[in-house]
Amino acid sequence: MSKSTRLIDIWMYINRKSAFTAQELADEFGVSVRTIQRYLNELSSMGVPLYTEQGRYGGYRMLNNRALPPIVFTEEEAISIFFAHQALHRYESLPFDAEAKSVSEKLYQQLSQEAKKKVDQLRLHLAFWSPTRTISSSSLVPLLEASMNRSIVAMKYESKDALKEKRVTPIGVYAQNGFWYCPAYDHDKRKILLYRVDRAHSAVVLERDDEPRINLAAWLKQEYEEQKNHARVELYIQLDREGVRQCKGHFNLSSALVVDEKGEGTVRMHINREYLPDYASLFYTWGEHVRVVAPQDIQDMLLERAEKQLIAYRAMYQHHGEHQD
DNA sequence: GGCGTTCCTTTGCACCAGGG
DNA sequence: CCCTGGTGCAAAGGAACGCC
Repeated sequence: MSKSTRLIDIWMYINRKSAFTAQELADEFGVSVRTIQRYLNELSSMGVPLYTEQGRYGGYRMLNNRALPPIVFTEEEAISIFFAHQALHRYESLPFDAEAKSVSEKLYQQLSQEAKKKVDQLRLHLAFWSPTRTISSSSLVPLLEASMNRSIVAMKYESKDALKEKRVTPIGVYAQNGFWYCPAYDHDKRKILLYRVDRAHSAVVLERDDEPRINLAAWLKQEYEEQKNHARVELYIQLDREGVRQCKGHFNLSSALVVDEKGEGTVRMHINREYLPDYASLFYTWGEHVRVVAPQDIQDMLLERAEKQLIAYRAMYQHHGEHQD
């Protein structure tokens, strides 16, 4: 058996073991303790997270974060993983925060000189864009875990007007537009509602939920079908700084708000046709801070409103013929 | 608490075998 | 003949344990 295959065998063996002595390995692989010691030295210098404890009950230990035995990626594969991973960096919160950064770094370091150049080039011309968010979602991990274990969660949720206590069974979490969403079965309302993870101020896992629940993939598909069937209109607005400030406070628009470096923003999203008048009313109060590019229906409503308002103001405040200063 | 014992790793050295 | 990989042995030292 070649040395390298033996090293990998040992690597896989100790990956399963987590704690062992050199003697044990020597017996297992039929070589001397001295030789095992050298193997382990080599593995260790290759980056296998080993440490030793001397003395009684001592021996070798694997650190918690076990490394996988070597996986060979082609350079193309490595680059694709690298970029897929880059896309995640836009999210302030990930269920696997700390590790996320070291992965890209490791991959990048392992690439050959040419591949690094290629990545650098691609970086300049290829991006997975999603709006950068600075909201961190501390409830992300508990909600994700609860959805995997099918547990009921008590969460303090910030809804439109108040902080409410909710009992829900999360069915999963997904990211969209830089936000984390969690569809969950609401035990009071007895149906699945969509929650924004960053609005869950706390999430405490309670008992197991024995009811069978729809899974995330099925739910997303169902939602998608439903949305398609609704009469939806594209909304496209531009905002100045003040408009951006207003928009940030809006429960729905803010999720699609994109702010540029000048502090000005745009929102592009699909809305339900039936809500057009509501949006028109809202934008009316924002005045010149919002410019509606589409749909035209809203533009018309705004004009109509403004004209009516102007007429009303004239009637009320224009003092025909009376003296003014 | 001090001390010796036991069980473990670490390190160094001498030696052997096979391949280029 | 040298290099590499493997073995055996011995000395040193850390840590836990038991005993006084």
